[in-house]
Amino acid sequence: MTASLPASPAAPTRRVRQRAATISEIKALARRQLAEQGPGGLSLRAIARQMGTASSALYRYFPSQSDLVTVLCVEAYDSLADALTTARDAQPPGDLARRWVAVCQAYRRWSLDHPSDFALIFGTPLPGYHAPQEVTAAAAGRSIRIAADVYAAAVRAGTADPGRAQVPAGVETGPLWAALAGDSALAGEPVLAGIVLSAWASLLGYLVAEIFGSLTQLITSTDMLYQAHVGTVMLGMGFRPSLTEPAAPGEG
Amino acid sequence: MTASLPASPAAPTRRVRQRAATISEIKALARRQLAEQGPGGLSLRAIARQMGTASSALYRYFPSQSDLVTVLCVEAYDSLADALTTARDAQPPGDLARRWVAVCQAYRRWSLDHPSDFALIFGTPLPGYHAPQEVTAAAAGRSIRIAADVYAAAVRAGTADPGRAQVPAGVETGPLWAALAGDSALAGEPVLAGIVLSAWASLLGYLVAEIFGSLTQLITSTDMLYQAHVGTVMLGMGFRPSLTEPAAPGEG
DNA sequence: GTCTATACACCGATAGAC
DNA sequence: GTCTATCGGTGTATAGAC
Repeated sequence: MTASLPASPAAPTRRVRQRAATISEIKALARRQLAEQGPGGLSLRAIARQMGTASSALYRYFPSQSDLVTVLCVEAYDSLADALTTARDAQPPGDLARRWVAVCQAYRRWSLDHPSDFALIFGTPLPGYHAPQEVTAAAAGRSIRIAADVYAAAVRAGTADPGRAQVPAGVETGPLWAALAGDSALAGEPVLAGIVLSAWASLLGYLVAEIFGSLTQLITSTDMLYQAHVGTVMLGMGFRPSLTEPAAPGEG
Repeated sequence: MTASLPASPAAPTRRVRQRAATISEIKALARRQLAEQGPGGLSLRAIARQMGTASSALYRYFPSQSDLVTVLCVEAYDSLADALTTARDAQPPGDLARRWVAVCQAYRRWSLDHPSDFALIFGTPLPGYHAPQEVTAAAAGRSIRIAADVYAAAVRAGTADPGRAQVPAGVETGPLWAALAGDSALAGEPVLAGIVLSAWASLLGYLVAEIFGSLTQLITSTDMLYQAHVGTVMLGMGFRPSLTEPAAPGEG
């Protein structure tokens, strides 16, 4: 309450700016470690060593190693959501099928370009580490929300017909979907939730198989296969079949 | 070459039987640790403690912690393949659609019933651990081979039509697929490879989202959604549409 | 608030005696 | 094959200087 110093609440002090810089340095070094040493290669002591400080000094910035990882996870989720948004907005607002394809391709491109971030999100970065759901769920929800919005717009425009999708009638959404949808039109559309989540999981499975698994050893033309996979997913979502046909329609 | 002892090559000595028992005990304790402590909770010292021996004694049975994990991974893969085989054979040999559905459902049931094994296979069990591809690929291939055989039979029987699938014409298989297919008819069918692998990855994605992710917080009726997901996958594989319709066809 | 220094309890892995 | 002893590594906690 009583400010002994002429504190300026608007302009951050030099102190807090330096603190922010230190935090950024820690996160950058941590990311580099994860990228170079692989998941689990993160070491607070190694970070402190590179920074030239004592390891215990880091605990003034992150209460524990897990908290550092959680922050990295959230930033990775945000990075993914930003990539999806950029890809979506690069397509004309009216062509919803194109927008959906762009989002799907950005999903894969981001995953291939940021394998360590992908591992951070979908793998196990630490021994026994489980990201707190209340913080990561919101971050993960951003990406799903983007996908869901595009699909909902496609449905409204008649580009996709949920009635053609394989969707059960009595599907019910959980609390997280309500928080994700907010007061948008999605909140009252459990059928759309089922379709989008099923589709998103399908894409995730392909990426897991390609990045973690041995899909690349089984199929050499993975670009083509993903494109086909996206087409299959769109077919299952009720997109107009003419939009999902492969490059050479009548061939073979 | 020169056997100083009257070794009996046919009947295993008491020594080797005791060694096998010790190995089994180590593996069982390791599995229990993974199930209770979560991935990364595996500790050779803790195993030795429970066994009442020195930790260094374990190195006579497993050269390193990674080798132990690799063995557990292979056994998990085999367990999954066995479950798939059992489920497939429980259906009449002529009803290929039923057989495919049974395999898909067994895939999910095994994953839900053995979450720690699922995490062992598709997660990151150790800091920076990556299973050697030459050993796990063969084990993982068993499951994919089962799925591919069922689909190939469905295609031969006319139950599924690859021409209706979203499959690129020029897809090419890798060396692992050749090893997996052996001299079966699958070897010369890269299109079937693409369809099956895409479908299998799609199912995997659903399971990853359900077990690792927060799908259960987004959708409460996950059983129903998976059933629909399987239907979508089958539609994408070119199964006859009448086989993939949800329970209430004309409803909604 | 930020740093150093120290200590604790773990871990995987190795060497060598028995 | 099992033991003891040991090495180097880790995250974490605390005390205390500035």
